[in-house]
Amino acid sequence: MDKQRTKKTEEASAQKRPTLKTLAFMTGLGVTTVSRALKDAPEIGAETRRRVQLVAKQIGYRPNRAGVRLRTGKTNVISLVLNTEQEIMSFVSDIIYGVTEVIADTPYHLIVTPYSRSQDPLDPVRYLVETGSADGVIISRTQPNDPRARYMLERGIPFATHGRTDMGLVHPYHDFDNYAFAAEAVRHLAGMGRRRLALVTPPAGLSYYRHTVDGFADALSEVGASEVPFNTISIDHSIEQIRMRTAQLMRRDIRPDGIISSAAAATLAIVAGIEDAGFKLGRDVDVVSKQSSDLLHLFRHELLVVNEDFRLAGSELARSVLGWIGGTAPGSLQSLSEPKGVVAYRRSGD
Amino acid sequence: MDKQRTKKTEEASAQKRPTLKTLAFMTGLGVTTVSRALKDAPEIGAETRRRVQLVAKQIGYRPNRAGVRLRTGKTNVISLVLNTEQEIMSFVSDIIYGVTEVIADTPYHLIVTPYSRSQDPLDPVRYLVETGSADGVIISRTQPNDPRARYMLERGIPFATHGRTDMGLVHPYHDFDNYAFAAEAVRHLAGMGRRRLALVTPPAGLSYYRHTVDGFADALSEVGASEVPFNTISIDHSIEQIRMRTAQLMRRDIRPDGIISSAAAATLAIVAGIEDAGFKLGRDVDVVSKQSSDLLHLFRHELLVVNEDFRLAGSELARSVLGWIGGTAPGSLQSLSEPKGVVAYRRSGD
DNA sequence: TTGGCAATCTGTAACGTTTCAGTATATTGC
DNA sequence: GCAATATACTGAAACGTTACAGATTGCCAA
Repeated sequence: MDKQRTKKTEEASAQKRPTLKTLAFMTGLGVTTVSRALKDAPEIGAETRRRVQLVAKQIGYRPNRAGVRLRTGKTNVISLVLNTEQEIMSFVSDIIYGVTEVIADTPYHLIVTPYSRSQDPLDPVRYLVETGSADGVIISRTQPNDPRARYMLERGIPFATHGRTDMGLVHPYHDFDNYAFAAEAVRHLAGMGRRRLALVTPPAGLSYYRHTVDGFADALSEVGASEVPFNTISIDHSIEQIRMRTAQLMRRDIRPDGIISSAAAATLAIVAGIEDAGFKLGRDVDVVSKQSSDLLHLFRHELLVVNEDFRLAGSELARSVLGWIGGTAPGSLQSLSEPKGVVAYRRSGD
Repeated sequence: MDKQRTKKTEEASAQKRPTLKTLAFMTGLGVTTVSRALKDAPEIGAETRRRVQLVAKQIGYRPNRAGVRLRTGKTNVISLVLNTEQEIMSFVSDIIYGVTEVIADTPYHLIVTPYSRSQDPLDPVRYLVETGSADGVIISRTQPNDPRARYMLERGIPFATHGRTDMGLVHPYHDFDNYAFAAEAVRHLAGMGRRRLALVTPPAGLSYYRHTVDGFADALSEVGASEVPFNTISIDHSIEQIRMRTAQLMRRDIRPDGIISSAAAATLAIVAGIEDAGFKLGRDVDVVSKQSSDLLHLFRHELLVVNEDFRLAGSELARSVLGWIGGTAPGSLQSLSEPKGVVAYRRSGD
């Protein structure tokens, strides 16, 4: 093809990337010494260390990842495992940015490992572990009894989950307090005089389904309101399904006067359903929704929102995984993000 | 830590990953032969080849990435370079899924390389090339005269751009025909009797800014409509800025009766601005907007949309990069996606 | 003087792969 | 019957790194 490499003598203006050998030649030292000097090993003289590091910086030395990986097994890779069909859209972009933010000044790269609805969620994790493709893994859509977490714990590979598990096993996680979200939402609606509340839940198998449902139920009985069940509809369902089901529900005799939604996209469908049935948001029914980017108030200014920060989640998850890799006890790498309260927007004209 | 590796005899139930050496031992062949047999080299006997491949499959052999990478320089990595602040949200998730879809049954991994507003966009690309961290690169936010494309072309590293360049250099790209989008939008609005049209453009420096503006201008004169300039506002501006500017524009004597928006998020702001000024969408003004996920019609059913498929873009870009890596001529790896026309939604009750 | 020891530095091997330069055996041509 | 050649295989070297097991030097105590 186009290999016009100028193959002059070794030390002449070779365009190749510098290696330890290059540094060794330039400093007149052995490669071992150079290797150690660069990582501040104790048996290297102070001056030598400085000299090597100076030269390394000057010529822009960067360790060859393949060399390190082959020799040590360290990949310097964090893998984010994602479901390519069911993740919340903004989740993907925000969590990626959160992760990259944290690993930016580390040698780590982020690889995205996908899996589809039809696959066993354990597949990508098994692949990563078996091929030793990552030093750490981040998974989402965590389940109370999560085979992936159990598997990685068994294999001893550092990981963090977005969402908690409930298996009596300790591992790093970051979670949003969905119990608090649902409870606050109920209280807020009750405070507005709403009495018959409905909940559009997270997907039934996931951990935060329980948290959300529990927060909803507990607060319901606390404020003495009643539930209008949405049945099996969750935010994983299609826009059309949620919309139709909402309209159906609104046309009943006993219809909800308050709805709580666990995701912004579902909320769009809910509002559409409400209006399909001929009711008006803010008058006939109020809706509290989680959102991860600040768009719902543009959609309908009557919407009440609770913000969940996925970028923060990404950062926390990355920090946790790096921490575990670095030797920190996994039990101390858990964090829970509290909702900042229900936010109502005011229209310019109001 | 927990290294309870059972270090029995070589051939006994060693838990380590199989390597070529393992295969060589099991088949009684040399590692060279095994290596060649696995890649269908011509100088290997047919039966030997089959035997080796069978055993390899049986014990689940997978080549060690570090070994291959160190020896050959091949990373089996595609890098997607993203701006962590200015990409369209759904773009990130969709394009990633599109890419992963294509590389799923290849040995390739996808790494996400971020850069921020404050950095030179060339930085991450330079890093990737200098450290040899990827076999191929995908970039977005392409400019007519794009230093990144020029740089990678000089260095001979395969890449593909989302959006075309205009430097007289040939390289793979995938682009949405934004000229056609803007032109069709204008024609559609003109067909509805709209005469004073405004355009919320893409960011001024990017390639598709020109395409969009040109399509808009050409169609304007074609249908004999006039432009109400939005000035420097682009979809990169904040929701609030776009909203205020729209309201401002709508309050003028000569206000637009049709607006074209290059992104869904901007459209939300535009509609808010329209309503801030006391006008009604669909009556006083019509809006045609690009969208990449099917949500705008839930927002306001009067909105007119043109769909852009970012997952397709991701797939096409991945295919292009892989093609180039595989030796296909870069000039034949270019694709342009045509808009499917302006879509109006019908409300159930209409 | 000698032995011991700390402080620095070094060569070799190994990680798993592919490539280069062979070697051994069978087959062909004449 | 012998060289030439094709077929099928092999060992050694190399990619860049780190770990192991020394080597060299100077200094100090005995």
